Amino acid sequence: MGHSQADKARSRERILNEAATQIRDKGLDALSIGSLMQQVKLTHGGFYGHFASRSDLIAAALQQALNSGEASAHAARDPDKPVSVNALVRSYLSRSHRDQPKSGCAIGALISDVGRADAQCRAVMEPHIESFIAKVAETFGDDDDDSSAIVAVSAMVGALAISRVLTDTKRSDAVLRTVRDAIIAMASDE
Amino acid sequence: MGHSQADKARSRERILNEAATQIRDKGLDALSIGSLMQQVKLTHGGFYGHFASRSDLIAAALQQALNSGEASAHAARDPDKPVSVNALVRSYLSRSHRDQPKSGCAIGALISDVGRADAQCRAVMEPHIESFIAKVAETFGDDDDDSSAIVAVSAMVGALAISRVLTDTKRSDAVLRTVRDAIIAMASDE
DNA sequence: TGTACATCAGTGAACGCGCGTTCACTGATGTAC
DNA sequence: TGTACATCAGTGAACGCGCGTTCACTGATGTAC
Repeated sequence: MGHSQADKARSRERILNEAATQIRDKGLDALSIGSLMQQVKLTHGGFYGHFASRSDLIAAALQQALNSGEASAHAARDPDKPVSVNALVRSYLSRSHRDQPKSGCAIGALISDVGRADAQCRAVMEPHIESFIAKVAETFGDDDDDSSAIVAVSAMVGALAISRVLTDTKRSDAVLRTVRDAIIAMASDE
Repeated sequence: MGHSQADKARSRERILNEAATQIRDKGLDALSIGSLMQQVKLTHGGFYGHFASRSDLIAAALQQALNSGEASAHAARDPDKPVSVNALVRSYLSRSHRDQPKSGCAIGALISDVGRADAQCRAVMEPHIESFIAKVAETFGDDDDDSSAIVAVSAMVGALAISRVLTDTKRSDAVLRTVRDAIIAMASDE
């Protein structure tokens, strides 16, 4: 096994990515250092060479999850043309996004968890909410009024989270579809 | 101390109410039987006279939290006149609702938790989401199309959860206000 | 109404378990000469 | 380039702790006569 400095950096990345996946899948409280390190094929003792404590890890993993969720949204789109409302909303409120929380938007996956988390976690998520609103406002063509974007983001986050609760698949699909169409209609009214 | 059958029923109610409060405040995962029973001034062993297991309690407490959140919404309104969109939305997206999750709507408090919970918990929350949508549709005067209500509920749940994450109070207030006004405007357009 | 007995709500010790964290250690990596 | 030494990434045993759950027990409640 390697023990070089480069290996250490790579280990840290693997721990962080695995943690970012696990928290989106199971929530902030469910993450355990033992099973996390096992998943990354290291022993639990080694964890403290990378992070000072579990709560430090949680904040870093939340950051990583938020970045990773945004990155996969960017990866999905055509880099040549500007993001359209249509593409953004269709992707966010898709069945595949609903069904794969562990690689999706961390805001949608963890919104109520972070709402009762410590100030550090809330401060980590806050700018990502703001930049989500800003990005939506941009696709709306609203430069100095983000009211519509705030409503759209609230509805998207709410609809995604609600769709994950509903056990009736058709109804869950309908919530995604209805909110998607409403936001697209909102945008074309501007 | 009383050990009568009536006392037992009262004990169960107290456990359930305390659990319903705790899960809205700290999430489903954070509830511990030890501290729950301590709060209710009973010993932990007695718990199993009331519930078969922790996960049974969680499902029952979620039900209780959902009912209690609805009950306090009803209590706040004037029973003489029909619920107006205005009153409902203003109350749901109020600062006091945001600041008191433990006595508020369990959908808003636990939406992302329940989205990854077991089928039992999801099935408990599902009809409450539906009846929330139905109630909003009713205040909108929409009898056979609940599309607007789905959008409004998504936006309300999303905005409430987002407002609890934001550490910037003014910005958090603005999210509540913006979504509130948008829904009220939506209703008057119908 | 009074007594004898069964029931059962609640107690508290005990269980095995997994948790977060610490630490002495190992051996490969990196460095100084 | 080769050797001697320091560093330090990762190991795995050990820690104290709180968890969910079980169970023998206590004593008040409820019932049968």
